[in-house]
Amino acid sequence: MRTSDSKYSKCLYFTANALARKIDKLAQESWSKIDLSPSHAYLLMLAIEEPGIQPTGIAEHLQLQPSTITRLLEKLEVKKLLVRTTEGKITNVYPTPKGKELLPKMKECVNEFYSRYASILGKEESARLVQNIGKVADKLIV
Amino acid sequence: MRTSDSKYSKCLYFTANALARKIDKLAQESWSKIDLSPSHAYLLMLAIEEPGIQPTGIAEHLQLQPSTITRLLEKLEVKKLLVRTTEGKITNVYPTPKGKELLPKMKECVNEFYSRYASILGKEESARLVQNIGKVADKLIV
DNA sequence: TTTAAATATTTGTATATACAATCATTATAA
DNA sequence: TTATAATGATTGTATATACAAATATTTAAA
Repeated sequence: MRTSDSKYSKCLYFTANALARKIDKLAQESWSKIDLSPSHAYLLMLAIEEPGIQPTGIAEHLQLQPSTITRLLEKLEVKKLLVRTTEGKITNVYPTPKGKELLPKMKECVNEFYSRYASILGKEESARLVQNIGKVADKLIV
Repeated sequence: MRTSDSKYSKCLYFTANALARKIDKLAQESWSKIDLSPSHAYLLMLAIEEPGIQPTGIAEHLQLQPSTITRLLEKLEVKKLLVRTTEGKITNVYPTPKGKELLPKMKECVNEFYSRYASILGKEESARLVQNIGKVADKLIV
């Protein structure tokens, strides 16, 4: 059944979640070649781009709760893709060489994901959609 | 940080998930007065509207996996809000009187949720958004 | 200077959801 | 008619995420 044929197609709760689940699936497929979930991969890319970034900063960029970031970091640290150093109350996150090595492959995954959804939705429409969704999300500061 | 200020504001994976999480939070608040999550509430409303509906049908309407529906049903059954009857391989789901009693309150929650996001996003914009998202989700049949 | 408040991170626990496997039943094909 | 495939639902297990509480540290106030 299509989302818009469901009894709840006019409910934002429903449609927004359905969309997110579908996109999530698409993303997971795109990232399956490296053994990381999209969230883990985005975190790692962020740490490569801004070495030393702190969990709080990561949480803001990824718009996830700090506790969630801790959990993501744990896994990436076990995989030896990044390290945390703690001084006082602040923690800095750095990619390891092994983590940095992964960057080209991760970029491939990003591109694959982008072209997948662009090929389904059209290039303009997907760009518009992303912008639109972002703007709406901004208003929903809770 | 606003969604559109994040480093990943141009990634659909990221924005769609951020939006869904924010809407989820709004919905949960709207539903907090009855002791049900939005998903549970929507399932119960569906069972009231279509008594005897089967898990597969519920899964289609809610666009969730059958196993997820089983889990939701378990909880609603424990709360005595609905019952399952099984004959052969098919299961029918019926609301209990206690479940039906909840309907007016659930409708209030729906309305509260709608007016919350309409007041934030504007009435037209939210309607347009819902439709837009639904259309996009349709294309992403995976 | 000592106390209180704020900040950064982590931990314990809970939730929603999914996938893969399983079980039971019904339908189909040989 | 029997063997095989398809269907409907459930179970076991795993994941991402969050909230609330705890811990540790730094800052501000008395």
